[in-house]
Amino acid sequence: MFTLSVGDVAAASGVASSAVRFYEQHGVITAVRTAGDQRRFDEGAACRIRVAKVAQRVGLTVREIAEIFAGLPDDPQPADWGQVADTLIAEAESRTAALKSYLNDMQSAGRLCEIDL
Amino acid sequence: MFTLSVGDVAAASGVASSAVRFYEQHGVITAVRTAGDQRRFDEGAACRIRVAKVAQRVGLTVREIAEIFAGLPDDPQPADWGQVADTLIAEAESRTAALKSYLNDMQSAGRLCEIDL
DNA sequence: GCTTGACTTAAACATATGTTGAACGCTCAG
DNA sequence: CTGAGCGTTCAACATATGTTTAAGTCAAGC
Repeated sequence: MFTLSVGDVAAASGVASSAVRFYEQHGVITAVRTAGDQRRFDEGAACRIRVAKVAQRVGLTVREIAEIFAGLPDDPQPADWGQVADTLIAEAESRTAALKSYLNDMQSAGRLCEIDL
Repeated sequence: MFTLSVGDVAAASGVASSAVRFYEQHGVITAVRTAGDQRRFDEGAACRIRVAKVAQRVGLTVREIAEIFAGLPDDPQPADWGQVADTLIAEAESRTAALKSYLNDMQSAGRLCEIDL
């Protein structure tokens, strides 16, 4: 059911209306249009935006997030969301692992940044 | 010893010369100047840039990275770098934990994004 | 000491992620 | 049915993260 206006989703997700339009333009959320050309979102939109904001904090771009969400079917089931969650977490952990690995290598090489042998 | 030119650091760190200047402007690395006003970096500069690139991937901004590096003394010892590494990893893990927590709450609430009760 | 390749700055350009403003249209409560 | 409060688009602005270009300077080997 697509019943929520831009302002409704903005209020529900804690971002500005302009950001809601931005996320729609970039495929993070989708909308239908009223006869008068206004956007109408379903309940999932605010949730997707909140997920997107947290995902951005771990280094994912809006494009990457939209691509991950693009895997969701029209009427996602809990299992579908579980898969999205797993993908997001795997990506975050992979990046953190790369950071740890790099820092660890750096230190175990006994060749730290500023140590000029 | 500040002996490396912009090009040297660019080659050693795998970024463009313009990026090396950018990172210096933003405090990720520091330089001294020759009599002819050219930048000279120490060996640590390339390493800092490589760390910065990996840290950017986990969502840290250049400003945040520069602030973390700002805690380093003039001649950092391994322990100083260990502290920087710990700070970076803690930040990455904190953000990943926030992501996991949000996704987990979402699912355990039985109220997934698209499930419109 | 000259030449050539690398360096300098400044500004413009490019992309990502939004916000703001102007000018105008839709909707819904009274 | 009307008007106040939303919504619409488009363009300009703002910040972050760089790259490119132009015009000019430096440095290092021959």
